[in-house]
Amino acid sequence: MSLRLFDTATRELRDFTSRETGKVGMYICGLTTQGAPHIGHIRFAVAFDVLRRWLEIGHGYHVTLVRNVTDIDDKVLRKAAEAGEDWFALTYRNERLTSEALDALGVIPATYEPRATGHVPDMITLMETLIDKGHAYVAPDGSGDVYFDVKSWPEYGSLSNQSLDDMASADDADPRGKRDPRDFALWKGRKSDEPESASWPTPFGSGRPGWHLECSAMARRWLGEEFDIHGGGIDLRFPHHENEQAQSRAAGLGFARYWLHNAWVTVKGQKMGKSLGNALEVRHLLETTRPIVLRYYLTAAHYRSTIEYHPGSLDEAAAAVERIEGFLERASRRGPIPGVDDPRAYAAQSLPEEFVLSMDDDLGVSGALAVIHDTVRAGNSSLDEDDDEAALAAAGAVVAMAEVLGINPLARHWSASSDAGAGDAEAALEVLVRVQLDARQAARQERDFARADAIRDDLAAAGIAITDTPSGAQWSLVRTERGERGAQPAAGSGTSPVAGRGDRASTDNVKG
RNA sequence: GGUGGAGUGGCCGAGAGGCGAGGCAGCGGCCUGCAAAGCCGCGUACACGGGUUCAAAUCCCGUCUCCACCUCCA
Repeated sequence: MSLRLFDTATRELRDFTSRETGKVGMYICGLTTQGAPHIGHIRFAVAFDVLRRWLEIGHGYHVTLVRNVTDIDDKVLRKAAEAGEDWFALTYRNERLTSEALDALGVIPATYEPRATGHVPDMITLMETLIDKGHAYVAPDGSGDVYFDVKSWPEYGSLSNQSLDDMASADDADPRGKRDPRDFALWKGRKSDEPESASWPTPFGSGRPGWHLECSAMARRWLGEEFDIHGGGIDLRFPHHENEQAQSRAAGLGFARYWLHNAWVTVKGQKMGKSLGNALEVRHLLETTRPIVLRYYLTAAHYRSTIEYHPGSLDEAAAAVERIEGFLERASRRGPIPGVDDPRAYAAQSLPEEFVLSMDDDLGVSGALAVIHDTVRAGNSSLDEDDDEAALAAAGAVVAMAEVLGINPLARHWSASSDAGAGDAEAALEVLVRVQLDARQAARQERDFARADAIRDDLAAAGIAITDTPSGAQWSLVRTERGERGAQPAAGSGTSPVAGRGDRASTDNVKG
């Protein structure tokens, strides 16, 4: 069976075929680096990381993934001015925070991450083409703005299935030099109160990129005039992606062949957003939650479904992760888990059919996870029956499947950040704990259960859990997620009416 | 007003005409000195009202509720 993906542009599942055999070009709208990322911001990266892995591992494609950084926009300038900070200091700091968050969650780095500010010449080229073809114009008011003429492009609205006539009139906005209030800015002329470092010379005047042009310019430069997949959050469908498509197609470029959009992380049904006071920053959560647990949580729901966050969500994810880890740990005591050293290569030949079918059906992660858990159960049963061969085969399959989803507990990624001396410390701990376990075993043989339990309690207090097995006691470090957890929405956020139109801070941190 | 999406058991979350995905929590059992872990069993859920059908969570009609987007500088 072939991979089927839901294409937002056609609003239906389509068989995926790449432009070029064996290769996929994918562009996803990254973040506007105006603030520290919260888990809603990074969901898109996790969702498209799963797609990327599935294209590579499940279908053998070579994927070129471009994820942009929009490092200049109105909010960046405003926030920097408010903080009395250089805008480029603010945006670069947040870019690094974002990269750290994505690394922590095991998101494979993009092939390339272009920045908007580095692609002004490409934008100028695009604007000149659009002006030549009659789809864009320089504002006659001397502002230096350049606008796209939506009425000149009959397809405008096709991506979001809207017609110009039905769009809410934007007559509350000052049209300035626009021919039509719905025309959008390709380029913004510099205003007197904006820093000189935030403007670039063009044939139309000095200024800076509009909100949409950078993606068209960067996708063209790094992926070519036409590419396979364009992804991003569903709120970008309009206007951002609609405008991107209009700019590129009107300039004669093929642009994206498939449009994929992911849904939100919600709290009490509402989109997570800073301005709503319900945002959970990644770096904050990672102080109390293991990265693999957060990754599992963000991966577990289908990418087009919202993920509801509630206090306890991460505990549930932790329990599920620990179940998988527990099985792999037990299995590894019976022998080497097949494929563990190169799960991607092993996966290509060992993924259960049901898992493959689920993933091919528009990335059916939920069904895929069900196969993982079923395999864990069967593997545990094999262990109980001392059928090591079957147990290890199950473990290999679990590792391979988990690798596809980016939640393989044995992946080097999750342990790579450990201290260099961790191995030595663990060896020392093994000796010390073993002494305690021997003492406990002796006590048990003398039926001195009070003493045996006291030893167990002492170890538990130190964070060491012990498990009795027919072949003796095993121990492991308890993975606690300490500290307060849970959304702490600002008072009244649940009762506030619909946010006004200006209240966009919650959404537009995710944008390309 | 337009566009897109959602309402499933205590919670999360799949499915899309007939066999109750999976996880978490809970209950019972096996195992255990007792636990833990693991395994086995236990749920009669699909917003509401009609309808079609031998059969509806799934299809049709109507209703309600919720969410998202509707163009830089709100």
